[in-house]
Amino acid sequence: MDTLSYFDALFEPALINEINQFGELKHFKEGDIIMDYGKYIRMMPMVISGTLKVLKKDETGKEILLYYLSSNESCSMAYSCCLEAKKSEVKAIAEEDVDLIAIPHTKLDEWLCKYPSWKNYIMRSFNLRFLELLKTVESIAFHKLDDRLIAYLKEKQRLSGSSVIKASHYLIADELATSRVVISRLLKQLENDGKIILYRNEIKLLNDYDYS
Amino acid sequence: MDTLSYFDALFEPALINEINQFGELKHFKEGDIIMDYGKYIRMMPMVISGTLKVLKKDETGKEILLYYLSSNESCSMAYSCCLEAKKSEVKAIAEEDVDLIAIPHTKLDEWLCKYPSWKNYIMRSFNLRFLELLKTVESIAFHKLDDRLIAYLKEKQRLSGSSVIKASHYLIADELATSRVVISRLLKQLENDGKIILYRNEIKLLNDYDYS
DNA sequence: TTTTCTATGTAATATATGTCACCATCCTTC
DNA sequence: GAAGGATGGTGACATATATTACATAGAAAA
Repeated sequence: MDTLSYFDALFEPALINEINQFGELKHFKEGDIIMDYGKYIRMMPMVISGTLKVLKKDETGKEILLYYLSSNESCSMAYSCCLEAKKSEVKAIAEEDVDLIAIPHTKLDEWLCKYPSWKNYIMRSFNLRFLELLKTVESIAFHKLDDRLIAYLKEKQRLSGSSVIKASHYLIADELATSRVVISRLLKQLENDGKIILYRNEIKLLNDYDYS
Repeated sequence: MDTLSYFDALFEPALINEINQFGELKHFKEGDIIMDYGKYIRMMPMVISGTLKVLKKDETGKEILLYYLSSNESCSMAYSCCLEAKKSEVKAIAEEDVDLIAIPHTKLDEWLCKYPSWKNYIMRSFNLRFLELLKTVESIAFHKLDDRLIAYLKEKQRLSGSSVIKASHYLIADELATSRVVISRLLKQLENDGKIILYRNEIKLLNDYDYS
């Protein structure tokens, strides 16, 4: 399977064979719901291409973006749920078209001991997810909305590779767990400050505000 | 080792022997710093008795409480750091006197394959830590300070087993990442509402506000 | 007791964010 | 082109939280 070439460097051939054999290749279109609140988790996704976003909601239905998963990343949170057949606390949506391999939880477990490279991969994945969650906590707890908004736009730029971000103010407000009016106001402020240019459903980041 | 009796039900005798042999029993007094920002992590703590709290700080030094670890819990976030000899992103402080067993990372790894019960324990621990972090995100992102304060007080009550909480307003403000004045104001409001009674360095939760 | 330090109470004020109302614009569909 | 839906702009106002300043009270130290 060509899409797996990245893993060649990571895993031994025998493991790659097993991944090909037991992993289920799945395709999702932009906007598809890959995992939803309350659903049982029976597999761990390894993203081959594209990007998906992971969200959490409160009782009232308000949602907040936790983090993105893109190529060659896995959601180990899903893994840790498999063992006890837990229901999902989060929702995953395809940010753009996504190819992923779903590894059944029985194999997850088996490979952990059979292939040291798998164990390392899983452990690094756990670590990355923790760090992402910590970054999210830091962002919400310590930063004002305008900073969070800039960070959000830059993250989108990084993931898409384009300085033109396609998103409505509604979408942004949802993912930052605030309201559209607030986001429109802050975006207009950023435009007045010369940091961005606003179009309908699009935001262009200006060059002098690249990553520092 | 008597303190380990809880683990008898969880682990096979051979593993308990290894824990006794290779784990290092450590004692910390209330307020001791168990892990600090930027220090290298080489072991995973298993808490035998007492409670420790895990904090994260921002650039300016402001801190926020992430979660507590108490008896029979482990910090798998530490584990996931061991593999790559990462520096800590968090700080851990003994909330009350703490006994813990420090498991060296070489053994962590070895036991994962050798003892299925260890693997299950570790995976459940990963899952619990994720859920705690999600709870923290939810609390900060979706709840007003007064709700977070009540939740904080109830968590302290649960951990200590006492409805009298020993804490200064300064401490609470730090752990909720706000200022003392704000906490004093909200606490006074809660007292006026008949939910708590305030004393110097102590807060008494009233019965009719037990867990619902 | 007097002094000093820590903890707490509270008013006044500033700022950030949330909410509501309403309008204008663009896009799609009929 | 008309109608309706989605998107975005903006003023007015409400509320939550942060900040500053100062007063008081209790505890500890001298």
